[in-house]
Amino acid sequence: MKFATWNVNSVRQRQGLVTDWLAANRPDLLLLQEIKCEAGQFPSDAFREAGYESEVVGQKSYNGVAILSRVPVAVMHRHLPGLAAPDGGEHQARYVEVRAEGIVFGNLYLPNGNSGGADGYAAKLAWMDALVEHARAMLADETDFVLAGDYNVAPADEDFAPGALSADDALIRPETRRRFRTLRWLGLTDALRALTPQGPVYTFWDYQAGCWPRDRGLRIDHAMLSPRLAERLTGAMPDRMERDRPQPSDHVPLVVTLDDA
DNA sequence: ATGACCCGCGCAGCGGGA
Repeated sequence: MKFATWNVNSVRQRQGLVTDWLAANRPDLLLLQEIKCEAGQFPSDAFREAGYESEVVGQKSYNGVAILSRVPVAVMHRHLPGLAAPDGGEHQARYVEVRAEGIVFGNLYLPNGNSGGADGYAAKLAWMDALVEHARAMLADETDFVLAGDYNVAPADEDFAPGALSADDALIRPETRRRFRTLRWLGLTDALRALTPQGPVYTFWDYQAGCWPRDRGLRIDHAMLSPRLAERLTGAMPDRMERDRPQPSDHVPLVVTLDDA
């Protein structure tokens, strides 16, 4: 089976790129982040014509996640379990989880953590803590699961181009990286790093300052696999060609393939 | 020397992205 995760930076701006990519790659599931619209504005009909049903968790203007699938899915969660909503407010649209083909797919868009001052960064860490607890619970249940999406974490120094981030950036602060390591210590496998153990394998290039032509990128989109799924891992690679398309997202799809169970 | 974008919202310019 094949799945991909892709921060599309507005699904309405990128609808044609997404349908083209689906036609060319035919993943079983595509996990989208930063759709930047409410569920009612999501182009479900266009994706259905391409052979994909949509599960959408949207909000106005910001954030938003969706799972496109050409296999049957059952929705498990529409927000991250264990994470409280802001006082008197709605959850931000950053998590949706389905079960398909005997696997739980958690699609996540982690807070960046660089805006909102100390509170903004604390919210990122709280989000990561809840993600760790959710992973722990699924491991205890012996669930086969994937936690994939835009983590907004560059786990190691080789995961960002020299000079692309300052030392106090929320994407690389020690507290951020410590929580990402906890996911690994629990027993999850970073699919891309498992198959490409060393060197840059970026998934994001800023629109500014010629970052793409200079290959000044970041590796911040990840697919973390539970132990039995890691044993089935056969492929994991960012689709760099997508960054050369007209009006691309600043992220490219990360494509993962698993052997049949 | 050192490149300054892109999105939604809504019609100017700002907050957010990373």
